[in-house]
Amino acid sequence: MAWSEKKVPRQTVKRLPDYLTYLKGKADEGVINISAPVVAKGLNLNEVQVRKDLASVSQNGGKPKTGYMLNGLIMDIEKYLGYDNVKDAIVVGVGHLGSALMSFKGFQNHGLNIIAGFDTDNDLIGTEVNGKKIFSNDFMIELCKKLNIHIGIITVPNEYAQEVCDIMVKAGILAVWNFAQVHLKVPGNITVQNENLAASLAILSKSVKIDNIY
Amino acid sequence: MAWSEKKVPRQTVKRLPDYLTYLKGKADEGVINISAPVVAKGLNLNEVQVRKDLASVSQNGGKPKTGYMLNGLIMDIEKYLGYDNVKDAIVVGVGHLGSALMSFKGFQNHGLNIIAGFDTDNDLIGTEVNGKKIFSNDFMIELCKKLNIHIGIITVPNEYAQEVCDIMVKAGILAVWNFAQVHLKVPGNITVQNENLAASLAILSKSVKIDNIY
DNA sequence: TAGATTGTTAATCGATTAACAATC
DNA sequence: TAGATTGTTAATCGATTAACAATC
Repeated sequence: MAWSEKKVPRQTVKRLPDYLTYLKGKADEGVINISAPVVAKGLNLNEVQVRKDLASVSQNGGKPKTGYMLNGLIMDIEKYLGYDNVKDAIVVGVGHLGSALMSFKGFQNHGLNIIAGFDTDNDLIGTEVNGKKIFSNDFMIELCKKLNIHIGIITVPNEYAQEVCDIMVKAGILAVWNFAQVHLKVPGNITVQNENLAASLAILSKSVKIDNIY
Repeated sequence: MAWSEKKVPRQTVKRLPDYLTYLKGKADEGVINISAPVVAKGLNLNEVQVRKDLASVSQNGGKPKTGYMLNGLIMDIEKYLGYDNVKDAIVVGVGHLGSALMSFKGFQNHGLNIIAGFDTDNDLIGTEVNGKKIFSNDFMIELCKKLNIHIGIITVPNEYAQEVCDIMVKAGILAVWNFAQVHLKVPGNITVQNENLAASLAILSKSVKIDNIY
């Protein structure tokens, strides 16, 4: 095998974008080499954890005493996360949240390019958000197949989420980023990433309660 | 001790909103009793996990053969999560995401009431979003103290997040919901809940890559 | 009673942290 | 060489899942 990717734990994948942000900041400061202990301190993480995380994606590894070559490490992480290979995506449901996502500049740097929005509202269809056209849902399958789009973002009200998801599957979407409060049923080959704001809110709200009582 | 709350694991807290949504749906269908195995099947979870989760927040427990009283269970979860006791919050940074959050109807049912927005943009100050006034950041400390607000939501660009957070701390905020890609430094008694979209995106993007190659 | 479901104790799993030998 | 840092193996921790006795 020419190049075998090590098995990278899910939790590590989640931390990689943070490393990337931190490391890029350091690169801007002109730093050349960086060690796991320094990164750990900067991000408030355990040193061994950082060492393992970086080792799991770094192609050349680090050198004792000096650490990693900063630029190489940044490239390795970007490559691992696929940021070098920006993927097209669509947003379905152009309400407040949907148009916020369509307007967000940061996604390009994270390998995601939202190219269009979809909605059922005739007042929205034909308009643009952040220079991106809004189409009727009826056009979803045709457009996704033509442009080979495999990422779908769901920002419709909960009650329409499953129905939209079903259309996405028919359109050839492989990964669904779901902002609705619904457990989507999908075929086995499709990935669903739920953005569970209610779960975050539960923890947040809980922490205030505890802090207030004790 | 009159009423001692069992220790509830963090992961359980995260699932509670899902249970609540599911159970309320069942209540609307007129169901009276519900068992852990049924909930597990409905939400695609492990049966034992559901039983433990429910046991950890239910005051009266369930009965073998019949399960839990649906209404009692719903009330127990709502009470545990503090949904019966809606807390006021502010949003700082009224861009696309900030105004999306201010416009979102669902938060009220999750114990959160956003009462105002803050921004530094003079064009925004004095206007309203979803009937909620936008104030200058300069007014944050005064308003939070006067109205006893302890939850702050940060939706400003990354480079301003720490500075906004510092003001929140001075204003008496105890829990920060942070949508910026920044590790906020806060005193020990303050909770920060990071909404890490980049982390979700990393996992999502990874899944597409894998699905495409193999 | 028989059977489904509860609550709990034990086993497994994955991730984090600690310990340590190898090395620049 | 001495010391910092790497990569890896072992120990710990928390959460999930399995096993099982109690009970309606």
